[in-house]
Amino acid sequence: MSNMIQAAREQVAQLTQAAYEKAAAQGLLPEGAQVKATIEIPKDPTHGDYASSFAMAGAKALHKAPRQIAQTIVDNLELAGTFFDKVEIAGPGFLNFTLGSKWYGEVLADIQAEGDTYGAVDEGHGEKVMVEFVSANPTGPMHIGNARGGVLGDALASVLARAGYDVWREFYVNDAGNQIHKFAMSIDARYLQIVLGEENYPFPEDGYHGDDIKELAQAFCDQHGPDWKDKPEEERQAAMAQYGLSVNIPKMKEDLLRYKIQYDEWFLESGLHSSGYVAETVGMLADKGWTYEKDGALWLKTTELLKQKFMAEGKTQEQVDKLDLKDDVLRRANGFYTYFAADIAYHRNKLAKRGFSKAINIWGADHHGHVARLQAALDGLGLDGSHRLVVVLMQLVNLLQDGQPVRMSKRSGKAIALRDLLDEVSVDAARFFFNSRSSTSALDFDLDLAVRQDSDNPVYYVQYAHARICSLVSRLTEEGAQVPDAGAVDAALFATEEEKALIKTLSQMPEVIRISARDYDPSHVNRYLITLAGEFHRFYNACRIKGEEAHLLSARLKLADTVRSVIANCLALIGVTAPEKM
RNA sequence: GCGGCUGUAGCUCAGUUGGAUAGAGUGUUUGGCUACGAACCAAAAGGUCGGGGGUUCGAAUCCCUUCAGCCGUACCA
Repeated sequence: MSNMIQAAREQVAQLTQAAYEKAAAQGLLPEGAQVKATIEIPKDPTHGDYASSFAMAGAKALHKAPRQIAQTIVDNLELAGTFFDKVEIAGPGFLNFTLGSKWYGEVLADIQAEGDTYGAVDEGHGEKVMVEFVSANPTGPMHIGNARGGVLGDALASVLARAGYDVWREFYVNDAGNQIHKFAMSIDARYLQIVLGEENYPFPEDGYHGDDIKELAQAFCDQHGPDWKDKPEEERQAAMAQYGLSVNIPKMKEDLLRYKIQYDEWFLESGLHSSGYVAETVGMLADKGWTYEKDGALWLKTTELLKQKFMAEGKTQEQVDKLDLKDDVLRRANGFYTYFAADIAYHRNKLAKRGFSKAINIWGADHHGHVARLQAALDGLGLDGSHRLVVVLMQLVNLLQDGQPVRMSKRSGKAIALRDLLDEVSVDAARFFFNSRSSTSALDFDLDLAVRQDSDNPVYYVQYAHARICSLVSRLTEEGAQVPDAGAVDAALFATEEEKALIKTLSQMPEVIRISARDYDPSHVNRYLITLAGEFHRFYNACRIKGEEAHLLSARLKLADTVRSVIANCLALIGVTAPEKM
């Protein structure tokens, strides 16, 4: 595990501190000052590779002008044997450090040594976390929003694993509750329409109107005949629900598999009810005094729990009082538990029973109102939901056709199904596209554009770089060259700006993983890939490899091959293939 | 009302710990293959970082305020 950016940064801090202490010992600067300098990577390459703000940050404590401090530091710096070749003073007093060949050589050596695990960082310390994503209702086909959530969750899980977490992928199957009842009722109505004639049985206004419901009813009828019409409604609808789920759930698995998403577990909501776990969980809340009965229903004191939570998070009493808070029903007057109650039980199962240190959920942004309430409820159970339940809110996908937004809803059956999408667009293109923006940004999905599948899609830009290198390496290998061991490369030969920029970009991958994991945002990987591919193409156009002097050819070939491995590595993280030919 | 997300180039979006002259793709204009893959590269042009205040050596970034868009505020899931 290595991070050459952090290593360089730490060395800048050490060198600067050592220089300060040396100067202070000579009486050139006051002793004992604690200077909190930032160390940054300047945007402008003429400002060096790393810049320390030591002189500005220490101006007050050291009672001297920043540039004067900077000069004293530089006079006392010892660069021999370090990553750096030179230091310059610039602007208001920045110390600009320029990397030398030792650093560049070590980047390539590290990447070679780490192989497929390059980019690994230890943010997670082996912590066991669950990423629950998609969890689409099994009452109908998955739509384009699930396509985004699928990639987001899957790529996030991969990124977290690389960042040192022990990751579990889960799909929560909502196979119970009111929605399933509506599902059953809808199939049932279509079934009766088939058997009795459409005009003789009205379709319920709040049923699911999609064609998939009609297909399920027809299939049920084909298999079981018309006689079910005479059975009691309750029994018939139970059979319809079971049949519908038995068709839909495998279909979802199949679609997701085609989309290259595999789960460690498909967790059934119904099990929480049948095992009594929901009732038990609600009972625990009652025992702790967080519930009360009103109008025949059992309520959770959400208002009180939320106020406690918000105060603990630093909000003032005044701010909290302003909020429009409401209590929630856990058990309806009809005796059935609400979805909210089941959700509390499910998350208690994750955090308490199965021992995940964090439950990370990918939710559509339209569910954001639910986040704080669920966290508060888990707080009420003593599970510290405010910290252990992390919800990544994904802004919804705006579907555009002919530049016009298309409204998506399951009821109207107008949603674009995931499988239809994949019939039009490659899995690579879809996965790359849906991971190209932060989850906090709404994503426009233009159908006409997606179908075009041309080189406008950045995935081709990245894949092209990979294919180009594969071709280059095999071509040169045929001519007798071979990719050298990193130890055999003379990094001092990397003299052009393009080569240096490319190696610096290669060194960023661990940082990209660290930030992606920290922000729960795997789209950083996409942007990194585009940057890396761009740096490679620039290098390729500026620097010849074939025909160069043997040592230089060897060094550049190693550089190109290293880029290939890092591109393949990152593409694998987001579930996109790295083709050798296109 | 209250809450969440968003607002940066014509369009789509980045911007890490507050850092130096604001970044990329796309589009527009112009160049580059009789040498390793032109699905590529180079150059130009394009900006009141939604507006206003504050914090400080320094703000797209932090705080306050305000405007606009999307979403949510169920004994639905």
